[in-house]
Amino acid sequence: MDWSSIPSLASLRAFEALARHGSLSAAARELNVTHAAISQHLRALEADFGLTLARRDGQGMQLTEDGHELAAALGEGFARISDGVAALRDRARTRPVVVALTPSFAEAWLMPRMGGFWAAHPDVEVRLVPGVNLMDLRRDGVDVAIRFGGGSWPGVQAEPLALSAFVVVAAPGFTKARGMQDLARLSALDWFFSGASVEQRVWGQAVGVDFDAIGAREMANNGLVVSAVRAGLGLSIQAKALVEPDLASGQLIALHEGDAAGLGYYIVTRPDALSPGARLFVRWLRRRAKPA
Amino acid sequence: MDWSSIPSLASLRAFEALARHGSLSAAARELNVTHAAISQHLRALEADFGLTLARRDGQGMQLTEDGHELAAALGEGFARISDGVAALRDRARTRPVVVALTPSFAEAWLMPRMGGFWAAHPDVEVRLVPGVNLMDLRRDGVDVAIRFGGGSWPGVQAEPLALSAFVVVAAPGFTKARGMQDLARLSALDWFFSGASVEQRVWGQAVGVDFDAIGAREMANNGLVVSAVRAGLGLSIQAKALVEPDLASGQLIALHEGDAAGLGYYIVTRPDALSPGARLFVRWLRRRAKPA
DNA sequence: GCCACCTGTTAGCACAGCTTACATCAAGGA
DNA sequence: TCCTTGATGTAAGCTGTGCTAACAGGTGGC
Repeated sequence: MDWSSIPSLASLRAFEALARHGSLSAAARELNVTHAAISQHLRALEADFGLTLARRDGQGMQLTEDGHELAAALGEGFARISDGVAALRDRARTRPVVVALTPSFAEAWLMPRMGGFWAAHPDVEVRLVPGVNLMDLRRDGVDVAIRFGGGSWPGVQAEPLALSAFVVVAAPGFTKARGMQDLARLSALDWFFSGASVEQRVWGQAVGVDFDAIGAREMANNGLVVSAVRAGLGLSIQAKALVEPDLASGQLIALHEGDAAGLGYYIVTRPDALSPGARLFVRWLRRRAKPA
Repeated sequence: MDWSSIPSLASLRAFEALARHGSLSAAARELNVTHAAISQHLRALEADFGLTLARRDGQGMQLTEDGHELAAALGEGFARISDGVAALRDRARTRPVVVALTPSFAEAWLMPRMGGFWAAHPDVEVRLVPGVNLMDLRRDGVDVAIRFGGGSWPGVQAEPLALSAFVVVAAPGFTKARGMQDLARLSALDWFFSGASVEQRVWGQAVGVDFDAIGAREMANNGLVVSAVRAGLGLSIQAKALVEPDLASGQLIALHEGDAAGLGYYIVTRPDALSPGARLFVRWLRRRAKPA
C-alpha cells in the first residue's frame, strides 16, 4: 500500500461525513468538531487533488461528480473498517474470561461464591483454569490469575485479594486419640501434604520446611490431603482462608496458627488489555475480598 | 456512522501495516516512522479492545485470531479507500484543462503557439473556451483564465502574461488613398470595433472613448474588424501584442501607439485546486510570456 | 427588516503522534 | 565465547496536524 499518495485520513473522514450530510455544519456535528475544521479538510483535499469536490450552494453543499466518486469509495471503505471494529468489540464483549488459579483456591474459596457472579452477570462466561505453574498471562491467553504468594511478580499488576495466615489443622479426634497436645512429638509420617498445593509449598518455604524432604505423606492434590485429615489420619498446614468453613463447623480444629506475613491470594492481571468481561470479574472479586 | 467507537485511524493504519509485514520494524519502514510509533499504536489498540492482537515471537510478530480478523477488515477497507483515491488522482491527471480567454487572444496569440504545447505534452487535453464575460472560475469549472485588464480581480490570483500597448492600425494603403495623415480629420464612420472585443472596451475606457456611443461601425467579432481594416475600409484600435505579426509583415501599419499603462493579458487562476494539467499549462504559458 | 441558518477565513493553541534514547533479547558469524 | 545485527519494549519530551475561537458575509423564511 502506498500511503504517500493518500491524503490524511482525517481529511478523508471529514469529507465522507460531508458527503453524507451535504453540509459542513451537519458533518461537523457528527464528528464533534466545528464547521471550520471540516471546511479546512475540504480545502486541503481539493488543493491536493487539484479538483473541485463540492460546490457551495447557498444553503448547504452539492458534491461534484468527482466528489461523488470519492465519497462512494470512502463510504464503502470506512464502512468495512467500522464493521470490522464493531465485530471485534462484540467478540471482546462475549469472550470468556480466562481465570488461572490454584486448585485449592478454586475448590474451597471461589466455587462456593461463583453462584453470586453468575447471577449478577449471566452473560459473562468464565473459564476457570486450575493449575500449579505460574502461567505467562500474555502467552497463555489468561485474563486474570489468582496467585498465592508475597504479591510481587515481575511484569504484572497484583493487588491483594485475601491475605491469609496459615493454620495447622487436624480432626477434632486426632490429638485426643493420640493422647498428645504437643506438636514437637509428632513424626514426619503424621503430616500430609501435596506437591500440587502451591500454598503449602509457599508456607513451607516461609517456615523453612521442605515436606518432600522430611518424608511426609504426599497426596495427589490438596483435596485428598484435607480428606485424610478430616478422617483423623494426620494433620496438615493450610491457608486459613480456605479452611475457614471447616473450622467454623468443627470438622477441623486449628492446632497452631501462623502469621500472614504478607502472604496470601492476589489478583494478578496484565498491565494492558483487560477485556470487558475480565474487568467485571475483577471488580466482583474485589467486592468479595473485604469480608474474606 | 458512529466514529466514537472507532479507535484513531492512525492506529488502525499502523496495525494494518503491521499485519501485512509481520514485524514492527518493517511496518514502520513502510509508513516512514520509527518502530516505537507502531508499537505504541498496537498497545493502544489492545488496551482499547481489551484483546491481544499480536503475540511477540522472538524475531517478528504473530497475529492472534482476533488480530487476523481485524486486519482483514482493515485491509479491505483501506484498499477500497486507496483505490478510490488513486482513481480520482488518475481522473485529475487526465482531465482536460479548461482555459477561458478572449476570442481575439485565442485566435491571434494562443492558437499560433498551441502546437508547441501539444508537442511538448501530447497527453494533456486543453479545452479553450473563448468568451467575453468574466467567468466565475470555481462555478464554471475553469482551471485557467487569460483576462485582459489591469491585473486586479477579487478572489483570484493573477500574474502578468503579456502587458501590451495599444495601437491604432490601418491598411498601408488606407491613409494614402484618403490623402491624409491626420487622425483628427477621421470621422466616426472610419472606425471599426466589436462589442465582443474585451480589449477594445478596456482600451476605450482607458482613453475615455465609448465606440458604441460615437456611432462607429460595429462588427460581430474582432476577426471581422481586423479583416475590414486589412481590406483598407477603415481603422481600429488593437492590443499591440495581437497584431504584432501583421505589423511585421506589413499587412497593417501603426498610425498611433499608446502606453501599456499596466493593461494587458494576465494569467488568472483560483487560489486553490490547480489540476496537474493546468499546472503544466500555466508553466508553459509563463515561458512563452517573456518573448511576447 | 429581522432572525436563524449556512459557508469562508484567519490566528493561535492543544494534544495526538511522533522521535529520541535507552533497555532487553534472539540469531547468527568470527 | 564474544561480538554484531536487528528485533521488540518503554519512557520522556518535542512538533506539526487538526482543532477552536472569533470574526466575516451570504441566503431563505417569517
